[in-house]
This record gives sequence, C-alpha cells and structure tokens, in this order.
Amino acid sequence: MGSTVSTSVIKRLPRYYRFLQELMNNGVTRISSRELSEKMGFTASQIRQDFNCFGGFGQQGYGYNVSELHAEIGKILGVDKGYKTILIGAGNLGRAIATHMNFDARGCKLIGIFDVNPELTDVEVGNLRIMHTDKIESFCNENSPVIAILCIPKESAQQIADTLVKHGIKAFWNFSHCDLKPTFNDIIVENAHLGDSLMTMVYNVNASSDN
Amino acid sequence: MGSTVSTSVIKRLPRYYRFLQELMNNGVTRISSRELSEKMGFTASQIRQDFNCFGGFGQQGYGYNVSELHAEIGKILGVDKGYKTILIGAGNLGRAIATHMNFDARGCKLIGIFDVNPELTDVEVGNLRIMHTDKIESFCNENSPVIAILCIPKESAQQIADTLVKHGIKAFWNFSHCDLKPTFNDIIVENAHLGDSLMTMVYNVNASSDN
DNA sequence: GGATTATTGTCAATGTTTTAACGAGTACAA
DNA sequence: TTGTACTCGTTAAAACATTGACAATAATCC
Repeated sequence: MGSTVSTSVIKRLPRYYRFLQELMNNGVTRISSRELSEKMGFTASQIRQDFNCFGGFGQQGYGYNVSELHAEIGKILGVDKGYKTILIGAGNLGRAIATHMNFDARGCKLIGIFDVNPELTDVEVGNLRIMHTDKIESFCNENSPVIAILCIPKESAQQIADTLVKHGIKAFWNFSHCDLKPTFNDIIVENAHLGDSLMTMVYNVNASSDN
Repeated sequence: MGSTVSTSVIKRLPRYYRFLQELMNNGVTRISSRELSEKMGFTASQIRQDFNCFGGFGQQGYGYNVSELHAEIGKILGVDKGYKTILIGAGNLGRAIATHMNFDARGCKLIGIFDVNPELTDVEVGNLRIMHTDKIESFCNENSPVIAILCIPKESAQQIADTLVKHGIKAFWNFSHCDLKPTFNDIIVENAHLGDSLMTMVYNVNASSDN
C-alpha cells in the first residue's frame, strides 16, 4: 500500500493536474517549482514537498518536465482506471452531472443511470437510457459497479446507500444534503455538499463587510 | 470585525447547522457535546472549541439548547442576509443550481439568470426569466448584485469575472473548471470544483485497493 | 572543461489544528 | 439541603501542515 499521504496533499493533486494540462496545451515543456508557485499561488517549498510524497520527479538545475509530471500525477490519481460508476437520481442535477463531468478523463466510466420516477424510464441522457430504481440490484449483480453517485433527496439517500453497499459499491459521491452513516466500514464517501459551500461563501461575504 | 476564525472551523459550521436543524425537526431540545460528537463523528473537544470561537452558548451540566444554538450559528453564517445573487450560464448545471439550491435559506436571493445563447432568452427557470449576457452590465448597474455564480466554460470565466468585479460583484461561487485570478483584491472566491472532488474520490478508491 | 547559476530533495523550524485534561459551575436526586 | 453526576470553557499537549534553509547536483555559459 502507498504509505499514507495526507489528505491536504491529495486535495491539491487535481489542481496540479489541471494546471499542468493547461501548460501542456500552451506548449510549455519544463517548469520549476518557483514558476509554478507564482502561477498557482502556493509556495515553491510546498510544491516540491507535495511532489516528493510520491518520489522525485524533478531534476536539479532544470525543474520538472511538464508532460512527465502530468502523466505521473495522472497515474497517482488513477485517471486511467475507468471505475464502473452508476448515478442514482436523474433530476436536473443528476443529468447535469451525467452530461458535464467527463468521467472518462477522471478515472470513471458511467455505465448506468437510475431514477425512481417511471416517466423518466428510457429517457436518454448522454448515451445512456435511464432505468427504473427497481433495476438497481439486478444491474449491480450483473455489472459490478464500484462507485455510485447519489443525486437523490436526503430522505432516501441512506437507505439506497445501504442497499448499494450490500451489492458491492465501494465509494459514494454524495450530493444529497445529508451525511451518510458508514454502517459498513471501509466505504469511501466524498461529499459534494453544495449547500455547505454556498453557506461558507456567504459567511465570508458577511465577515468581510463587518469591518 | 469578528477576530478571524480559522477556515477549518468555518467549513464545519454549515454541517453543524444542518445537524441541529435535523435535531429540531425531531423535537430534540437539548444536546451535549458528547452526544453531538457521537452523532457527527467529530470529537466532543473539537465541538466545544468550535462553538467557543463565537462565545459560550452552552451551560455546564446541561449542554446546549438546540434551537438557540441553531439560531446562533445561523446568525454567524448570515443565513438571513439575503445577498443579491446572479447566475451566469443557464446550461444543465446552471439550471440545476437555480432550481435546487434553496438560496433564501442560505443568505442569498437569486435575482437574475444570464446566458449567452439567444435561444434561451426569456426561458423561465424557477420564477425568473433568463436574460442575454449583453444585459449583465446594465442589470448590475440597476440592481447592484453582490454575489455571482459562474456556470460557464472556463474559456469565458476570467473575462466575465473581471467585468463583474468592475460592476461591484464582491464574491464568486465558481463552478468553472479554472482558478480565477484575483486581478482585484478583496474579492471572495468559493470554488466548487466538482471535477477535483471526483478525482479525489477516485484516488481514494485506487489507494484503498492497492493494499 | 571549469566556473557559475539554477533548482531540486530534504531537514529543521515554525505555525496551525486537533485532541486531551481538568477546574468550575449547574442540574438533579435523595 | 447536600452530594453526586454531568458537562462546559479553557489551558496544555500532541499531531499535523507549511515554510524556510541549504547541501547536492544538473544545466548552461564562457
């Protein structure tokens, strides 16, 4: 196992990855931690330390090779893993995510979309057809998805999550406004609590006008 | 001004708020830091310390009064501020946010939606009609919005952000896959980088299967 | 080919966040 | 009314994260 790296570091990796992609697109082939620090707003020291968690990708006197570093970080993040992913809840948000997310470039492969509303059954989203929630269990048995995205009301989230865990789901990307209780261990939950994010911003606006 | 509180604490406040709401709905009137810690998965010590950043809301031997604490945190977060908010980009994601977000309960008031696509002009979303992007500047001059939500491609994000800052926008909730450069100071940016969140999760899935 | 400059990887120092410990005050029961 | 159990606010300790410093090494220039 990969000698635990702190979550602070992990949370910065996608940003590095995005930035390096940008540099590649602009034809930049090499970059130093100092230059990166100026562009990204981190300290050069932090950047070097972050990269070093995974081994020395740079070279003294030269810096980092952009495309090599990009590839390494991609590998660390697992962008080529293609984990089978299902999405539960095809409301506005669910459909936005299904169509916008570029799963393939992020290590996921969206293989199924489900909604409880029978009127949505067979409606096409992206290149998939929405299935009724009834079909989740048989679908899981046949296709063994690993990741589930929850875009459903908080009232039903916990129950569906429990069912999915029983059918082999290992990780949840949770957009429901609730905190899933890990009734089973070693399940990964990444919360995307948009409401919390908005409230944090409002706090900051409020705080900044108080002075 | 409110003697700076660390962002770690701030980011937990919405979660406390949500949880206390839930308790109120269930008719719970008092709760101790120990009980809360069991339900939320923080340590009791952290909870007491967090609340204490804003003053002593509890009482020895009793705990905290749920509705009082809920109200206090709401006040700290500014949920009653009703900051005027506009949304730029009425694609799938923009519409999902406009209709799902319950802005009023989170200190915001959505007063305008804009999109560059003329075919969307006058289409109704929530109880607002989409306006063409051309109208942003005059709208800002007349209505003085404070917060802007960016649901637009990264190519146009920086330019629109610059325009908005010139017209008095103080804070951005940024869903574009880019990092806004703060060309002007003291502008608040809350990034909702869903792609980064997804990649973090994929990393964790990957790391957990490596052992 | 040697001197100079650039830049990494790493170690130590600093700063921040979380956890633990405990005195003081309140509620509640006998 | 007294004693016991509970729980806060706060201080101190531990864990964790970031920054600064520098030796080692590679690139580049003359």
